[in-house]
Amino acid sequence: MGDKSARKKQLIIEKAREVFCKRGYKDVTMKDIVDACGISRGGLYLYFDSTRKLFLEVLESEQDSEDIFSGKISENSTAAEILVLFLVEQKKEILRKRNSLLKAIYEFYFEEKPDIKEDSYRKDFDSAVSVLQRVIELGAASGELVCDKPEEAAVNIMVMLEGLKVMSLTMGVSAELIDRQFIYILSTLGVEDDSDAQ
Amino acid sequence: MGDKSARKKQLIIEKAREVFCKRGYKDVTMKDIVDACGISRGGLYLYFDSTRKLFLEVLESEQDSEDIFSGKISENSTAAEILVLFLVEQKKEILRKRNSLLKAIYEFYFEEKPDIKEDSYRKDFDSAVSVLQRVIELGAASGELVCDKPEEAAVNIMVMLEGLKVMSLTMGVSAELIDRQFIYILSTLGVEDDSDAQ
Amino acid sequence: MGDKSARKKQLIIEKAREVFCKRGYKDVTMKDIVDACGISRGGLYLYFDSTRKLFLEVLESEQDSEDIFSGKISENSTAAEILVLFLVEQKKEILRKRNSLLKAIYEFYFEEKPDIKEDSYRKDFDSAVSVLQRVIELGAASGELVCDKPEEAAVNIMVMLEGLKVMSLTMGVSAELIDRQFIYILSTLGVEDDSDAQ
Amino acid sequence: MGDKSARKKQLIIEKAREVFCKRGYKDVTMKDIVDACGISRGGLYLYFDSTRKLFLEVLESEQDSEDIFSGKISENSTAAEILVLFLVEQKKEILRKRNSLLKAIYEFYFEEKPDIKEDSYRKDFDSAVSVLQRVIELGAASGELVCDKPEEAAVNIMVMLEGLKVMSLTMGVSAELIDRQFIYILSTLGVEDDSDAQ
DNA sequence: TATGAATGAGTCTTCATTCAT
DNA sequence: AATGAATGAAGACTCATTCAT
Repeated sequence: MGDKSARKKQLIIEKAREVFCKRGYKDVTMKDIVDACGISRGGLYLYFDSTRKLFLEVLESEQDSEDIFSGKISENSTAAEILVLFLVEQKKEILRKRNSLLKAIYEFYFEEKPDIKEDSYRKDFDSAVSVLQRVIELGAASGELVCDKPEEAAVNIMVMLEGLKVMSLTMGVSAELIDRQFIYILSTLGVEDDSDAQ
Repeated sequence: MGDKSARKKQLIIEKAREVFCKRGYKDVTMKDIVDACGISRGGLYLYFDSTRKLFLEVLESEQDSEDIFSGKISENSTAAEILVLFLVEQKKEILRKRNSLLKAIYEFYFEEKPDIKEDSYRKDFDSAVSVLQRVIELGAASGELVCDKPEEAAVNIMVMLEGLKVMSLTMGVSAELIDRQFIYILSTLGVEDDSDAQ
Repeated sequence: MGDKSARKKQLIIEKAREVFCKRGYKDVTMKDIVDACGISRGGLYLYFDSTRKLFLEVLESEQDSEDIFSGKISENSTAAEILVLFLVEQKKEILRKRNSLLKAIYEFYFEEKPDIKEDSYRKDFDSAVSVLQRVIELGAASGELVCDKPEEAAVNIMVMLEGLKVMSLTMGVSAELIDRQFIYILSTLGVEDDSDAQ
Repeated sequence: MGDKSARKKQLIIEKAREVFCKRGYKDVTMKDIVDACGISRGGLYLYFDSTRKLFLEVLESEQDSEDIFSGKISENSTAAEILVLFLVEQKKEILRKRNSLLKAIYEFYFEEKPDIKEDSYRKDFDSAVSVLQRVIELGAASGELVCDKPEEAAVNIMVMLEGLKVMSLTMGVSAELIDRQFIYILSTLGVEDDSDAQ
């Protein structure tokens, strides 16, 4: 039954994801999951014995399906183009209300022990920094943009994104605010904007 | 006995603050407060009928005691000096583990209705932006620093700080990371660092 | 201070009466009374140590102020006229929404021990029966009405009134229903109605 | 296990009925029910989430088991016989101490909103009136009894019964009082009593 | 595997009553 | 006399978790 079992587990994870999107992490009860899945209480416990375990798997399945730098990047995109594409993607993410795990993710990592947090949350952050750094370095090399501290610049972009994300949950952020910040950041890298970012 | 009563209310707020620092917002129960204060269940309800009301008062008493730009600024500080002082203060705040309401504040505002959030959380943010913008403008005027978009720059600093704050709760941030980010930000404003901040 | 004290007690009783009218007996708390009177909790206890004691005094003060057969009866009223006057008075009482202790009274006597109930509630009932019986006897003697069982008839009227009272609290009674019942009862006593009661 | 579940629900209703009989409606707590049933607090909530809901079901199960005009009425009973049978049944009901929901029912309907009360409590009343009216009409037609206002007479009987019921809870009523009232009422309908009711 | 009834600990909230002032 | 802060018991309700079937 490994197959059937795996499919059921997958179903639970998907339904649970919806619940976490809607209610965050801390308020979700086993009953919420059970109701969303249409299975029995006992049935759920066969697969997950806490909302925490379940959320971990939701996160994991999340990573599989998302790739930071989407496939839209063509072979001969310039560094600036790649940066803009990345930022546009992030903007969508930040503004997404429905279907966003953002609140749940923060609530979850606020709870976790430091060592675990640093392992998992930081990993994603660091790998994004690496890629950004490489893009900036390439851009600097080609003269497209100006930056003598590519690593700091990359970290700075990611920190700013974290800031915008959490602000979207606390005070709210407008699309315009995001645009202006992105343009500003790009300008510090010597990239002058001429388009209206989407 | 309005006096005695007020003092007791103050005591509860102080003890509650400690509880919120230690446990965040969402996990705190009336019992936690009661235990921390050493009073009876019913006694607490004489003063506050929910952890929410209590937390609101904790926040309020917080504002009274903190002033963003501390008294350390002398008459003839330069714009760059003021900026650095401000950032050093923020760094302390971000790194403070004990006695920090940060986690509680985020958990609280994640819950609140958008309109309330925008009213209260945003206000502090905006007023900090205003002050920063003014400082940057002054610095630019005096030639100390270079910036042709003072408002965006000010917002950017605050967004970055939000990012660092929330990162301190999720993946953790080191003093070094903060320093490097501060130095980077200052460098984009044409301020070259020669000191070891802190 | 006996005088001042007595006046305060009277004030409490009056305010409490309003509370009992509005909320019945069982739901009334000491706090309700305290709030209505504008005195302190401790203050109330100096005069009454339970809602029960208080209600007993409300009832007592009630009896003082009400006289079943109101002063409207003139010297030479006929028996039928007296009966009608009595019923009209009762009708007002039954239909009164504001300011009626009816619900509180029932809730109170439902609780009390049988011996107490029989002593106090029954007394009023019996004395009303006595008066009614006397009126009917007089009416029968003068040929105004026909009744060979005056006591049963008197009890019957009172039982019917109890029925209408409790029905006003459960299913509700209309003025019309009451009128029709009164006319019917009078007709069994040989009194034909020619007026519109009011 | 819908079957087992239904049986348990039935058990709770039965035990709850006993509790309501003993203590009325307003004083009954979920704990009382829990104790009477020998189940856990949470267990009770699986079936009923308030004493009100529970009481409604007790009432409902009550209606199933009771039929106002019991099966004792034979084909060729006379109207007067039917009336007497009905009244005897009511007398038993009024005098029953153990196992009577009377107090609970009054306390319950005193609380309910007018529209609900009129819907449910009044319905039973009205249907009883209808039947009585019909019986009286038949009796009048056959000359067994005398009545030119059958509807008023029917209502009057029901009102009187309400009166006796509520009196049984306040001042108490003796079997003798009931008998004498019944005989009186019958006499107003031209039915002369020759038996000792009971 | 899967069900869902059952448990009991834990939280919130209210209230009568007391007591120092 | 009078105040009102304080108490603690009691009731409502929820939830993670277990277990017989």
